[in-house]
Amino acid sequence: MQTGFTFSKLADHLASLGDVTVDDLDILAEMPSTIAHFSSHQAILRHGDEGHQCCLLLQGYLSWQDAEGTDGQITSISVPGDIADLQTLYRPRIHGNLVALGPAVVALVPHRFFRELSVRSPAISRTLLLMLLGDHAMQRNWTINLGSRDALTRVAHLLCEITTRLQNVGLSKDFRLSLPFTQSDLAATCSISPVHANRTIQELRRCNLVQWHGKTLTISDWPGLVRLARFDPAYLGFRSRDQGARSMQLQPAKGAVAPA
Amino acid sequence: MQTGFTFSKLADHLASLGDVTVDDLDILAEMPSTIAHFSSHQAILRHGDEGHQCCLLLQGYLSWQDAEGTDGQITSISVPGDIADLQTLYRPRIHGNLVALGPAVVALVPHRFFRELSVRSPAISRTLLLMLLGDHAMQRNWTINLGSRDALTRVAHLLCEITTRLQNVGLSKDFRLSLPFTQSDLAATCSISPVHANRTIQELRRCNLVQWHGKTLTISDWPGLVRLARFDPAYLGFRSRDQGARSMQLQPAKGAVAPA
DNA sequence: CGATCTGTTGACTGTTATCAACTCCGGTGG
DNA sequence: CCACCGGAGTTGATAACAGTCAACAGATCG
Repeated sequence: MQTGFTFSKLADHLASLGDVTVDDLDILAEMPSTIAHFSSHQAILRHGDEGHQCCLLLQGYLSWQDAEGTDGQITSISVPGDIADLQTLYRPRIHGNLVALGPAVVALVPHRFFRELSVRSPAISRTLLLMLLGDHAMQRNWTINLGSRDALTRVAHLLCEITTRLQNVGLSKDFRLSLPFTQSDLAATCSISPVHANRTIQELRRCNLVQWHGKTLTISDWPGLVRLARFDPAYLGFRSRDQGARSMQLQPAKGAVAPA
Repeated sequence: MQTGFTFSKLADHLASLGDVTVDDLDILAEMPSTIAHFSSHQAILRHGDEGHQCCLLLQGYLSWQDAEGTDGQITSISVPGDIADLQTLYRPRIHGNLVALGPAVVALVPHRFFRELSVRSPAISRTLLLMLLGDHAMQRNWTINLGSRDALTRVAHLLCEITTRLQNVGLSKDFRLSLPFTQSDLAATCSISPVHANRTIQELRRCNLVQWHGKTLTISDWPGLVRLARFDPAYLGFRSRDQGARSMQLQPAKGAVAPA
């Protein structure tokens, strides 16, 4: 939960998944990286590329999109502290396109660094594996989402998941988060048409669950949203220290949500 | 591609993913295991359990089902040679139910054996990691399926994937495979209603793509099915030696598909 | 030989996609 | 400063795909 240094979100993420010591985190401070900025909808990796470095997301959001079609299905979303293409360490061939959702800041880290971690810090190495498994669990959960829930519930579930993951790295503590997605991005994620995405968001607003103006989302009624989405954060695999029962059950102060 | 011994399907699967030597496979022959038989729709693992062993599937099919609801969404299917709950090595808590689809034979292998592999055979250990990543890739592909394809294409894609995976472990070389699923199982996998699953299968039959009588599926027109499903096996990560261009392009002998 | 599960069919309903038009907004250039 | 433009959001009408309900046929099994 320390702040300040460039990779603090990654440190938070790792700490939420496994046991990492201060010595382990010191190694991260030496991590060689190139910082890169991307603008909205800009591609970072393309289908067919071969990866030799990993994309650690520092700010913003990234998405994996299906290769085929013009406005391809979004299969997963990364938040700060995530390593979007960790699997390229073992399967370097890229399937689909890695695209920025809104402006994003990324640290590119050579594969070599992560390979050396297995001797320098087995704990981090093992926690990175847990990160991969976490990605898998999210993917499985999204299968359930697309398969068995309607549009309203899908959108609600996505918002719940993103909020929880942001809180896990110390963002959005007050249920107010930066969401630079277009409604079409949301539609591509939830597998609905852009028109229906719009109507769905309106319904969430009508139920006084969320406010979404411009690029800022405010969750007015977290317990209500969780109930609607039947959201259970267990699958994320986070330890319950900071994002668990305490803050999860707390409703944001009603005074803070005066209508615009 | 050797035959006969109990774990030959696992050996085939591993060999299709990474480099394993004869010495590595010898270690598998010493693998401690308990053989267990399950009948159709019987649960092998239940939501909330803690796993201390892995389920290596020897014969039949297994499925992971969503916990909630009566006839829960199926999120993944295992074929012989798969280790259905490999992730419990690192995340022992079970999410969802592991259920047999049709009669199944399973070898239960203690976690300890796999942990010791990291010293006894780094090659197998590494290949097991590739197996996990393969599961992840399949899950992502299924997200695309549910998200962007209609019922007919979904079913076709599922049949293509299962066929390819079976062929990868030396089963179904003649595009004839044992499919002890009920139509409701298929529906739960493809996220459609049982009634619609029935109509979809009928359409596949009407197009002369498949025959499915009793518990045997015969693919009459593999190229046609692949085209309809827009199926590209690249995501499975199998090497192209045996199941690649050669047999994949081959159409089964037309003489073998006389109508019943 | 009845009980039950699976497969099949028809009629009706409902969620969501598609099409089209329009508004609103930020940026750009005259 | 204003006109223009393109992208994003919004709305209504219509159509398509799939869900639900209900009934029945066929298989399987005790």
